[in-house]
Amino acid sequence: MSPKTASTMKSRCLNTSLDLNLGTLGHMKEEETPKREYVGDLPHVDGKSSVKEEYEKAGLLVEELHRMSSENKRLTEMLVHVCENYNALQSHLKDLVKSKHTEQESMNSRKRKADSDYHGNMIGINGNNECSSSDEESRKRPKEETIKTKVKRFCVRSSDTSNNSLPVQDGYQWRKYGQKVTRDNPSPRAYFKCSFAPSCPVKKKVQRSAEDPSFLVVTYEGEHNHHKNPSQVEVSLGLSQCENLESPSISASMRSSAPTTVTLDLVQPAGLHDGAKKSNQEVESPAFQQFLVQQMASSLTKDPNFTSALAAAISGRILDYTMN
DNA sequence: CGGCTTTGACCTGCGC
DNA sequence: GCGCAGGTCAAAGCCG
Repeated sequence: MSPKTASTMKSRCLNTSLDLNLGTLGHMKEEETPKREYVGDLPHVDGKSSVKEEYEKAGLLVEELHRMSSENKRLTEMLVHVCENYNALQSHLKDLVKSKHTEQESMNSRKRKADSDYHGNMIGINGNNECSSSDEESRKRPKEETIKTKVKRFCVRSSDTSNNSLPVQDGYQWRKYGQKVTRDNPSPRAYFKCSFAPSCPVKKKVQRSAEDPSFLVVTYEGEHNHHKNPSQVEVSLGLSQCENLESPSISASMRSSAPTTVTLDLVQPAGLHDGAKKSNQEVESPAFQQFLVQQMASSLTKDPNFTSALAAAISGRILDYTMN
């Protein structure tokens, strides 16, 4: 998480805590606290209180105000801590779901024969060498050809669901070489090869999501061995995108949230082996961070477990406070 | 005329 | 061995 996100998150938590304090503690201040604190300590007000007594009363009130402020601060810090823990748990859960999906996909995927240049480079999504080629094929291939390549999947929101050409502008030039209707999806899957450089082994598959036709599922395989068209270095798709289709929460939340244009560099320059790192940098763009913050805040406010836990924590604190 | 898209045929791996 | 499904090929057509 970037510092900006953390600070935004913290500020949101602070806002929430302030609201809570205004509601809860303000209520307590009026009804409970004065009774407990002042009974016995304060002189009886019979209409003839001296100025000195009034000063003492004011001093007690100031002291009480300070106590309330410090308690407010403690609650705020506690809430920030709860927010951080919740966020950490959520990201951990996301990672678990993601790894589970990846594992399942690698189990289900059937590696087909492809052209020899490309086939020797197949790996799994996580960059693990999951090439499932047969032993015969392994024997045919020289060992030096078993170079890892990247397989990346993206979810792209397309505003035009009627367009069957499945256009995804990413700065490279693609030649369509096939189209197939797959079993699990009524929408046809289009197959593209990079035509910018004749020897470029990169392939791309584009298919509309079966769940939501407004989303395009783009799968990139391989890495470009050339630079992209300079005139298209930064291509804003005019679409909302989210990386990593294996994260259903993000995809779903993207659907539910207001349209947000996020520019992602979907491709890696030639010879770059830190493609994932670059993608992470893109994901950590301010727009994407803002989206994440919104999702976190939304998750926090909508999650009944979180709200109940927070209420329990605060009520426990209040009980401790009233008992002391 | 060259480049691109379309589309049916073909190839290949996997499951039964 | 056969059928199925995903992936690829290549001829035909389209377009600038």
